[in-house]
Amino acid sequence: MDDLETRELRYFVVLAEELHFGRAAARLGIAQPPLSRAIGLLERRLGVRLFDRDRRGAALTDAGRVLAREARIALDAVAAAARRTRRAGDPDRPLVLVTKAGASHELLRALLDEVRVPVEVLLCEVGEQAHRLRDGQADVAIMHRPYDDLAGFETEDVHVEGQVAIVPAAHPLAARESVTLAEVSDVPGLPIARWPRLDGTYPDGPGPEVRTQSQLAQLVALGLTLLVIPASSRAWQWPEHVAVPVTDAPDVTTVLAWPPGSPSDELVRAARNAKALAADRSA
Amino acid sequence: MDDLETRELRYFVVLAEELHFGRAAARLGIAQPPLSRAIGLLERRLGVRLFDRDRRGAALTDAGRVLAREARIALDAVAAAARRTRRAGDPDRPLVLVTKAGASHELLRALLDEVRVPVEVLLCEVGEQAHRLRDGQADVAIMHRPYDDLAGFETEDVHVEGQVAIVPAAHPLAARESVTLAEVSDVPGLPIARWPRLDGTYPDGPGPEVRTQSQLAQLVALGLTLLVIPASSRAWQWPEHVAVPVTDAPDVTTVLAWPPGSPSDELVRAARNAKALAADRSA
DNA sequence: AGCCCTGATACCCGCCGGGTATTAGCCTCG
DNA sequence: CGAGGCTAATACCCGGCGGGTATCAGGGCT
Repeated sequence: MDDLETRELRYFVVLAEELHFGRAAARLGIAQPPLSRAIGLLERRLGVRLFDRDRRGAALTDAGRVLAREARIALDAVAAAARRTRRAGDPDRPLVLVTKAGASHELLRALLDEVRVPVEVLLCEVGEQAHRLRDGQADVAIMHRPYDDLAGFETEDVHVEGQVAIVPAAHPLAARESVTLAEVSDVPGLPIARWPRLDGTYPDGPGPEVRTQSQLAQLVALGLTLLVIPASSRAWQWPEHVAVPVTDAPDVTTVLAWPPGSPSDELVRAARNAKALAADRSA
Repeated sequence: MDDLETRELRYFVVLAEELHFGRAAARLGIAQPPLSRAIGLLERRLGVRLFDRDRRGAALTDAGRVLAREARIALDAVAAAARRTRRAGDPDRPLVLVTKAGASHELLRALLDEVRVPVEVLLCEVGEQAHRLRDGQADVAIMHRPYDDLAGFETEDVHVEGQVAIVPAAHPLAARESVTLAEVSDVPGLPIARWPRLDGTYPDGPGPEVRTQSQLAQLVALGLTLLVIPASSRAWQWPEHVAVPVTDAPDVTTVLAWPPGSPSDELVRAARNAKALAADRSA
């Protein structure tokens, strides 16, 4: 019943990513034998085989996949504990707000104007907010339902809006008043871009591979793909882009999200005010 | 930037509970000097003072309070990782369902009849479900909104019901057809019982101190207190008890809750069926 | 067959975590 | 006012464990 140590979990996670003892050891800055021993010990302690070893590397077992997920969560929690404690010791620490670059710009602006405590804005790429929040790099995030993974956070709805298709200005669709999801989901010559999975690999398909929003924006400008996003995502509006409302796309809700228990009262208050403000303006 | 080890966090948490180096060390099964050194090292690594020491013990600083909360979360996550991994290695592991003893009995029965995978039921006291879920002792919980802390879990609403006041049969209120919250909130001679806080201390007040539902049930039977609970909490129905509907109490929603990401598809399916079943029966 | 690449084993060493003994404050009480 | 008895901190030693190098073992390759 002895507890696991974070060192073991770190070792395991790296090995689960590399699936190769030698490379994992190198990344960890240790030699291969200690890693073998540590993993073997971990398996004996848990009473479970975590990797199937064979001649050309290691592969995760079912139990290993469970630990890979759980270990990442646990390590994030440990890192969050350290970071939040350090910041708690700083008397005039700012609140760190993380958001996708370019999304909900108006809201962000209203929020920052409205809020009365120091706020530091941290911009990140798509899907990274949850991780930043979980490991303590940020106190609160602006996220979007149903796109982002909100599991495990407390949330406050701030804004609801429709979606638009961003298409190259030169494309016939750019002239339309509005389109439907069916019309943009399978356009010949404009395949949907593919984002990497959590493990860094890409799903199969005809579309171009992208890692960042800027890459994607450029691909749209070049006439190589299109996308459907919330109407307020101003970062996408290049001169070569045209935004066409999508009539039947589900509404997107902009939410403020934060880890359970960690209070960000001031920001929630500000968000409610900003929300009321936005409602007034649209009325 | 070096990571914290779970050993340090365990030491810290125990010390944060005991607020006394000697006693904490004894509980940890080590001597006092190593504990002093470990905590000192932790403080230097975090660059933050965690305890104010003085002649009669130690007291948490603000930063210390932050770490106390975060460390518990992190340790739960680590323990959960170990437990879930062990269980993942067991091919015919049962699903562990945790619920408050006596609550939502009908639903539980319907659920167990409906479900087709082995399920093990773990009964616990009020407010413990979240902890069991967080540290991996259980896979899924039956909880009640707005009473239980659902932060950090995925949920599926199963049942909505009104609340009743449980009063001693001998009390005048027992004869009533229904009552209001105002009528039962401040009854002379029947003060509301006090539950312990997370740290084990009790809030001030006139009511009796209780730790378990059985204690509370007995106190009601003795005519010393009353309480307001969901209508379906059968465990409360002693012969000396009378349940009187409370007309203006907020409805209580019974929910199935589980940690984000850990799939319990079969149980959710069963819950939906049980819900439909219950709806049929009441219709 | 020989080689090479994989991970596992054997063995040694140095550090760090834990032990005992002692010190240093500070309050209390005779 | 000084002695005693709390507290936590310091000093110092030791053993185990984590990490290193050297080597082995097995299974595809050419």
